[in-house]
Amino acid sequence: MLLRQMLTDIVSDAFEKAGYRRDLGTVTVSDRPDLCQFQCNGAMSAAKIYKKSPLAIAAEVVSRLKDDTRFSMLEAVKPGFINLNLSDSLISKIMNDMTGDSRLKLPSMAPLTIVVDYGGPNLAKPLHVGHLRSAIIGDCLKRLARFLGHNVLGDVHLGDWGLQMGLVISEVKRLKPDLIYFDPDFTGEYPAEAPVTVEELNEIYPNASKRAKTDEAFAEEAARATFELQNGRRGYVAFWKHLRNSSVEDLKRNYQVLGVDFDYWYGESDAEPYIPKVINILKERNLLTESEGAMVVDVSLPGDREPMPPMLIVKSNGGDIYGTTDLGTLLQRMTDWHPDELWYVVDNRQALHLKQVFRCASLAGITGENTVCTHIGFGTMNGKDGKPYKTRDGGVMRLSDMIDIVTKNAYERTAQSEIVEDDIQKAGVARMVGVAAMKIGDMINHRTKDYIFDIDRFLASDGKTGPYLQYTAVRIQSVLSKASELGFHPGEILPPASDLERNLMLTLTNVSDGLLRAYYDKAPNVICETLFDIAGIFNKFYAENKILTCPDAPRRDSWLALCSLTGSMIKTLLSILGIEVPDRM
RNA sequence: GCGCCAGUAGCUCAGCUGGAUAGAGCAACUGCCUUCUAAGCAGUAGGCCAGGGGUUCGAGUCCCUUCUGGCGUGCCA
Repeated sequence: MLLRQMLTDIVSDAFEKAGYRRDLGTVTVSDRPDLCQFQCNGAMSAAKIYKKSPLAIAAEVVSRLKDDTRFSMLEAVKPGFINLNLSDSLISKIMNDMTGDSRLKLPSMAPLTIVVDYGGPNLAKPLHVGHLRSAIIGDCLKRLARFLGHNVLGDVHLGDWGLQMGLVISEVKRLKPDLIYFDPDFTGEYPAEAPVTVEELNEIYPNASKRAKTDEAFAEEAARATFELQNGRRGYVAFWKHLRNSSVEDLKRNYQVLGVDFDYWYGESDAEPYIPKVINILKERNLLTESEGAMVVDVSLPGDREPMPPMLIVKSNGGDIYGTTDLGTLLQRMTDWHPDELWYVVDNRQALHLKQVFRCASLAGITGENTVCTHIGFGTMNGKDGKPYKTRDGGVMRLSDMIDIVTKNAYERTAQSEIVEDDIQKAGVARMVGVAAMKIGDMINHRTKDYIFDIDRFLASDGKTGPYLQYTAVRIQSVLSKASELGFHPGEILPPASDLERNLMLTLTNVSDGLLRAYYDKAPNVICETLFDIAGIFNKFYAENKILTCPDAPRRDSWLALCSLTGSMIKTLLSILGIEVPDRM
């Protein structure tokens, strides 16, 4: 059971016994650590309800708890705060209980099946820095939900079926018109070798996209190619399969460097077989109406405060649109996986679109009454001018380039290191440190907000950075292994002997609370903050106390146990963020 | 036009159901390595929480309004 929950129960009981509502007994971590460790503000709310002095109520509640030896201090103060401190023996008991519990004393939850949709790369478009957020936030939330015991399926949801495919086909057709893929009369086998490489593709798509903006005929051609591909034109489908295979291989390599993986590499194209079914369902339920030549579904609800435009299902040219594809994907997921929840880790700018999709799916009965569809939106990485980030030459930075920059930067540091001797290890450490710097640099920001991207922040290694956290963990490992060499071993954790030690312990007791908050808010930054709390207090403790030379053996062994607990917590939290800790750095 | 989101230290950001003196990191200045990793620690300085009203015992947090910025608003995804 969580400590804060336990305290809430105790204080709630006291409120009840004193004749007040028990929900007033919520205990929180104190925001005045100089005054107390925990506080309850319920007496002030109670004052309003029961028309009594808040201080009197607080005093009544406190008097019910007076004899409880778990508290070393208990008082009702000024307007009506109830302040509490835990006894040192309780604190150390909690520490000893936590030792060896890899689940950090988290309460067990009913396991849910959760589909997480994140990544969202496009075929033919190289990953750029804008793809970072969805990948690492989604990956983190997936790991967090798994840590809490849920059954989680990650699906990359490739953009492999839209207009961009038609654009690429048309552009390649323009460059190499003689390829047999474009010959409508060809009936033989298509080659096994791909006609273009990934590198070529990376040039082809941007060119095609640019051309379509100025060349109307080309744009029409691309739209037609898209339509024909979607309707199964043999040569286009064969060409597209090449595209998909080589592109996915390339994407997997990139995501692997980031330490991000997916259980399913499904894409929009995999929703294709479900689209006729979706349309049938919509027809059966009389939801489809004709509007300006297209077929739409009215998804507005009576209580809407914001305008809710109808959702487009079939374009006036008969083609599918992304909303249709999203419904097909939803049907596929419900059919195959029966999830309780679906999390869409997608840019905030798609908020309205996803709202429409979820509503339409609900109206159509594609999702069940209890199915939870959540848009986990995130903000844009902006440049210093407040606009979406661009490199100096006005282009977008490739994700792989950014990883290179960050890794090289870390390598400059490790290369000079005397602590890491081996060259291969140095490269490995540089990769771990670089990736950590990027991940923390991004996830420390609140998910929903736009943030100013500054490459220097991804290169820094002091202050609130990934390397700082890794370094703290490495220091702990180092102390523990030195101790072991000296024949010292972690012992029982004793009641704290100093304020610093007590603060470290109290910080550790609050970790699981932070994890739960991160889960409910789907907020990786809460995990980051929790980590910096632990690392900060540990580093202070470390600076003040020479552990290995401590003459008092039981105290020394208690400290070793505390170090070990702290280290495993840091590592656990980092692993939820998808960050590895090197042995040395 | 309508809607959504944001505006907190010089910079980048936290701030959990409204609570006590608004917190970090960076940058600046001062100290601390003759052995547990200085990618660290200690300290100084830095704020009318965009402006204005309101709600109440109490507001960065809730409501109204103005200003500024970003985004969205049916055939791209």
